[in-house]
Amino acid sequence: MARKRENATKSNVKPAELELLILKVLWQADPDELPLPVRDVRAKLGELGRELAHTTVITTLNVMVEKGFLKRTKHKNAFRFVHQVSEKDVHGCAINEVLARVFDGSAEHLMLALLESKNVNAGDISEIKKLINKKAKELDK
Amino acid sequence: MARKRENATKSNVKPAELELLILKVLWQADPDELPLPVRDVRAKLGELGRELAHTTVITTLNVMVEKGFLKRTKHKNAFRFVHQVSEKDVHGCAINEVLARVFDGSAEHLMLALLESKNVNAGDISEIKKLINKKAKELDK
DNA sequence: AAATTTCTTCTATCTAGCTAGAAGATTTAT
DNA sequence: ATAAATCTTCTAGCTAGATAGAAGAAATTT
Repeated sequence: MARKRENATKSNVKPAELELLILKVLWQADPDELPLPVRDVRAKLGELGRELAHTTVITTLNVMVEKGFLKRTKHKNAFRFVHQVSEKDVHGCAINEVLARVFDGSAEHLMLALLESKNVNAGDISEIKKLINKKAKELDK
Repeated sequence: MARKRENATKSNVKPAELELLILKVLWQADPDELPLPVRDVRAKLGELGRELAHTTVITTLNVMVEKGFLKRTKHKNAFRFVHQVSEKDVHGCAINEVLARVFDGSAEHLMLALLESKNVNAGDISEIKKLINKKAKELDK
């Protein structure tokens, strides 16, 4: 039997807007509470300012199951949902997507845009600097 | 009369996939040839592997005009199109978008994802390092 | 002048995503 | 046991985006 690649980073995870929000809800949930019933997902979306009908949430959750983003299990008479993709998976896919789509693969151009962003301040820059220096050292070894 | 903010960076420029491709075509065109007739835009899209009906290209170009991404002018009996948003505008909006949408505004997390990407190699890292060090120095002044 | 080419506008189809109501099943409360 | 609450599936509308054909106007070619 082939070994499962549990640690492999998934490379085609592009959740739509609401789907991403739902993933964030699940990622941030207390692990003890997972998988979450629809009711709870809906409530947490509400807390985030996204007030939706119960059926809207169900519909979207089921679509996400079909896409492999979530897993659905029955508890008593109701279904509960838990994520099957990690924040890291989504972060990786998102950066690769924008890198390819907008910056034609140029990490330098992406970096320039980031450094020029009004949403990135001096503190961020200094943190970023630390990250890159650390990474560069690792590569040097 | 109010002075035009010709150098202000536009902050809500989110072209769809095909729209972005069209912008790339226009950005890369010889300035002497701008604005381009539909025919030429279509031909260049074809060169990029996107073979579309003439009317498809027109439709999309007109949508882009409505959105303010392009300007349309009549030459003889035909229209020609030129971009009204720069590559820098789009780069800036794209990075801000992904930063907010996926990384919840954390430039550090975005950076981590970039450094971990299989699409970023050691050479890129060293280029990025130069960029950030330069930027940090500028901020120190 | 008639035919052909070129170019435009309008209309239309198809998909993904967001949204939610209707209807029916099951469980819980009175 | 009857009523109320809960939960699901199905259906459906609406928008944006991608795609392109039909039809008509205008210029060009033969």
